[in-house]
Amino acid sequence: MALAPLSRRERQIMDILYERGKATAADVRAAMEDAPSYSAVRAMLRTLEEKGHVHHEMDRLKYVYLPSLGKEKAKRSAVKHLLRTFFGDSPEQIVAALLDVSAKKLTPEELNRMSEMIERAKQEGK
Amino acid sequence: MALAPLSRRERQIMDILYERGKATAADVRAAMEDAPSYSAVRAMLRTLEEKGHVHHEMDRLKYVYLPSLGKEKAKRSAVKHLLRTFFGDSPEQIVAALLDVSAKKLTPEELNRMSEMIERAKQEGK
DNA sequence: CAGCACATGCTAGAAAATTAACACGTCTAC
DNA sequence: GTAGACGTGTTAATTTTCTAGCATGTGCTG
Repeated sequence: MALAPLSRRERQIMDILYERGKATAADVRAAMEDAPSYSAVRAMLRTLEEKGHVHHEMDRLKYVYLPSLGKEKAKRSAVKHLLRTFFGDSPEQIVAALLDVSAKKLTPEELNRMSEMIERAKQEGK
Repeated sequence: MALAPLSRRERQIMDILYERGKATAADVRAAMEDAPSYSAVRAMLRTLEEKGHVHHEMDRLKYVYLPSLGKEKAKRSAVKHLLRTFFGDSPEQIVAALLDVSAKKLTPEELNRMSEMIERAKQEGK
């Protein structure tokens, strides 16, 4: 069923995998601030695989790991969680926070595209 | 400084505290799906306090716990993390996911307010 | 005041996560 | 073909997390 509760390191690794899409054990380790031993990373990837959170493909002799829950689902789930935990299920407030955090970096074009998305949602809702 | 890495239960508890603003050990326990013993919850709250993530106030004889990192900061940090992990730092994509997740529940008024926020950001950016 | 309902402080164990270390296999370049 | 670099599998040990249980203190009620 749903995602079993992940441990601290496991989450850290999953985040990296979602961010990159796929990675080898060495990649994962390199992406960690406070990386443990290479051996430890491999062991955790194997654990995650047993639990079904990731799976791996062969690239020559190497393993390349990737999240097994589709990124789309994971995204949606993460957004829902954020909504509930910090924003009282109010999408407006997330948008506000979003603009607050990254307004400076946004180009008018990006802002326009956002507006359009909202417009479209309005139309569809009618 | 970022937030020290929390364990599974600790995060669970922090999420509840952020969601409610404040809560007693019993409240926290009640809010957990897979609640452990009352005693366990108290112990974890004490640990969290030692680590500085929460603090408590007295309400008569009871302890009421609250997150010590301001909700605003925590929000921003959570949004940033979500952006980076799942959306390649693209706010547009979050908005898309947001609409996808909760478009049905949004009233035209809410959508309008979102548009306005974006408009305002556009003006300010100019 | 005796007893019950709750709350806290503390301690000790069990369970799970995290880590390192060793053994072996494959490829590549001398 | 043999040494070195790089991969993997597996195991065992340490550390952290998670949990329960008991001792104690306060307020309320009959």
